[in-house]
Amino acid sequence: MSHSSAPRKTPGRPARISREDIIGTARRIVTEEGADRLTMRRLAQEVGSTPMALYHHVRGKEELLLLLLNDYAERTLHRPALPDQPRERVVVAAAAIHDVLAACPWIVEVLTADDLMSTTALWFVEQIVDNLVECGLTPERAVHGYRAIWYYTAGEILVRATAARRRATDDQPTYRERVFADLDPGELPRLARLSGRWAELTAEDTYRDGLRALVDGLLAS
Amino acid sequence: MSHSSAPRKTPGRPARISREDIIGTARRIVTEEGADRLTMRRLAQEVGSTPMALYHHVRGKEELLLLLLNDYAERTLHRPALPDQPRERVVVAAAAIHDVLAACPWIVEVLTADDLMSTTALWFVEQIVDNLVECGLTPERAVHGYRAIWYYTAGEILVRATAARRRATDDQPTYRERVFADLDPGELPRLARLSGRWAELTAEDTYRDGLRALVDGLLAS
DNA sequence: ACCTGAACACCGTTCAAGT
DNA sequence: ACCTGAACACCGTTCAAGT
Repeated sequence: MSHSSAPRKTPGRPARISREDIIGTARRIVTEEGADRLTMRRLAQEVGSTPMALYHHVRGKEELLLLLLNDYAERTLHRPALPDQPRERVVVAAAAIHDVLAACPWIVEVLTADDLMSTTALWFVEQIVDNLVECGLTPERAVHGYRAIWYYTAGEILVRATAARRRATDDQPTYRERVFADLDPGELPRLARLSGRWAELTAEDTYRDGLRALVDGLLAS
Repeated sequence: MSHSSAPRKTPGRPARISREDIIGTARRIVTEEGADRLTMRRLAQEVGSTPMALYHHVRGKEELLLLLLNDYAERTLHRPALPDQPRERVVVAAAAIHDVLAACPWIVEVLTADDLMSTTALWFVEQIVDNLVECGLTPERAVHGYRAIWYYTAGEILVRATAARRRATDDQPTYRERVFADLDPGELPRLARLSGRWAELTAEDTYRDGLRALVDGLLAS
């Protein structure tokens, strides 16, 4: 199959563009202008070829985005020094994945693609699962615990990223702001009282607090 | 402005289509065929009009999707009887939102739009925040707690929904399956040992377990 | 084996004009 | 006030043919 990344032994025509070219320029477009600007046509133009030439090196746009994510993970996801305490190891491993993914806004489109991203990230998954077991969970509960951590992490990134995008795009106040502006204090007293500080409170980065709470809860039960 | 939903006093030409018509047919398309089949052109055709007529009743596609979500929430999100224990109230309120959103797969496209969905859902948010305070958290920590619960909930729905979509679309084994098939037991022993049961374990619905763990952890700290 | 041209079957949205 | 026609500026992907 022509999709293999192994170098050909030139039995046919020499290739003008490579998979690496494609991923490289795709990475440039995506980091400079965002994921929505990455189109097969645009990419072909930038790489100095035609849209159809791309389909000879990549199965389609979806595979391209997955390759891009793997490439990004390999490039930026480095193994941190882990603390001694197993519980802290879980927190540090999860936070490492989180921070790397949160730093690249274009990830959103691909993030939910699969429940884990690349071979590079598996080491982190191993640490999380293994140390949850170390803390006393059964392997089954450890996997479920990892899933919960991943849901929390992915959700944080996705919700924050699209909220940020909305803020950048829109000029007008958000839907939330309009709704919070006229809350009925009789019906929803707690929210009415907090409405003035809601934006400020939700802008705070409390990922690690929530993560710690979740890990604590997983280990307590 | 022409976008108001208040009935006009017929000062001009009588309207052939209404906002309700539009939302109604949009709902039908989306529930019958999925969110990706909902296009302005298709919707116009189905409603017996032209694409441009829609823009007289709705600001654009994004607003349409938001209206659709509000409509869905009002229709299906009913207030449950809450238990006595404040901690259990938080769990029940969060799970109620979760179950309603998880039941409609087209939600994914809109879900991350804002951090809360509609006026209807605010009652649930109120319950969560209020009962977290009842359990001893400061209002600030209660809001952060609500956010953590929302991240976990949104993440669960998004990740599961796209995983399900992938399973439906793709014929081939997923990327995860291919990676898990040849894990190095030397490097990643825990995952290698679990690889055979991974699919089965992650298919289990453990939303409520994770939610309980998170709430416990939030209240313990 | 690798690449191209032309085409298919679409998108969301704007503008100027009609009734 | 409400609606239409035509157009703008795009998409991802397939097919048949070229070198």
